[in-house]
Amino acid sequence: MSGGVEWALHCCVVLTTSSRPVPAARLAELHDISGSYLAKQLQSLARAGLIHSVQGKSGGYALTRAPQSISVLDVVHAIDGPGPAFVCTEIRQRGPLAAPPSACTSACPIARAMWTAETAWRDALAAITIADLARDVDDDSGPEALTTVRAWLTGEPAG
Amino acid sequence: MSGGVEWALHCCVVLTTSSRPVPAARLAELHDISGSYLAKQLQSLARAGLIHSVQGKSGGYALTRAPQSISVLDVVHAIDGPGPAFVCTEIRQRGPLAAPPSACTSACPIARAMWTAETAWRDALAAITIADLARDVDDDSGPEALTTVRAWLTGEPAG
DNA sequence: TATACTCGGACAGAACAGGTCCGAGTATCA
DNA sequence: TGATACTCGGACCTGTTCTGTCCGAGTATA
Repeated sequence: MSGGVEWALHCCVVLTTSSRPVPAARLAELHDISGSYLAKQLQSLARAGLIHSVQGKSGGYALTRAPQSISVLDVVHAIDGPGPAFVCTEIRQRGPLAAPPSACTSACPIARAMWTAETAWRDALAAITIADLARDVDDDSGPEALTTVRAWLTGEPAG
Repeated sequence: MSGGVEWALHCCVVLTTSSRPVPAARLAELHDISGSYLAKQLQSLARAGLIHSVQGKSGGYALTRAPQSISVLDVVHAIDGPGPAFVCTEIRQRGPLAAPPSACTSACPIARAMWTAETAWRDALAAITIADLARDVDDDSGPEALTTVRAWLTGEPAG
């Protein structure tokens, strides 16, 4: 799994605190990560429609939808792509004992097993929203944590 | 996910048909895949203890345990490694608003969410055994399919 | 004892994630 | 109204992992 997923999820959570656009550079400074590379992840989120970009002097990124309507799966798909991790190359139809196409109307048992597991994985991720994550942060670190982040993102003078 | 997982699973399934060791080259020919590269995957399976190698003239690979006691998860772990796909880099402890270590006694909510999903994925794979896959192949293609494979693996003269 | 066949690890090439850079575009402010 | 400074967007380069190949070590066979 791409490491950018972690960055993207953290950014989505902190973006819930601000209704105004936040520049990518500020998000990168908050997390002490590469701003140039984070920009690429945010572009992926924008292409997926999860966040929208505002250009110009006071531009940046902001969530497009309400946090409770953005699932973790949405973010993972935006970064890593929506395709399944396991790809069946139909090797049962190759070699000297190749199965005839007439016997391959359904996916082979191995692919079915892998896809069943991936479905369970996706279902679990789809059941968790960005709002859930923000609430969990509150439960863990107290409400002042995200409040401090909000203040820092929107208006701190200088560090 | 590594493409070698598909090869390894197919090999485990066909190995259930033969109690005698099968050379890697024959397994590769059966599936029409690279023998040199398949050898590497089989070595991973051997290191994990799922199959054992027999050297010498009539050597090859054979399953170590009964097919019903080898789960799909065992094979995936042997090929792709047992580590989790999502790795938390604890970026909450970095940057100007870094959370103090005292507030990080438990994993961050994002890591918890990802690991919950991975657990669901692993549970699904652990619930399926190589014996289940072999039975599914019988259900799909009829019992003669694996019987033919067994004959081809053990004793065909030349092709 | 010679042999032929097997596995095992060491050695290149390709694809992808990670990381960086500069140009296009827009709201701001004089 | 126009210059400016700040933003995003995509093109470019690098490092690591995955894919693929090769030859040598070891053993059952005849």
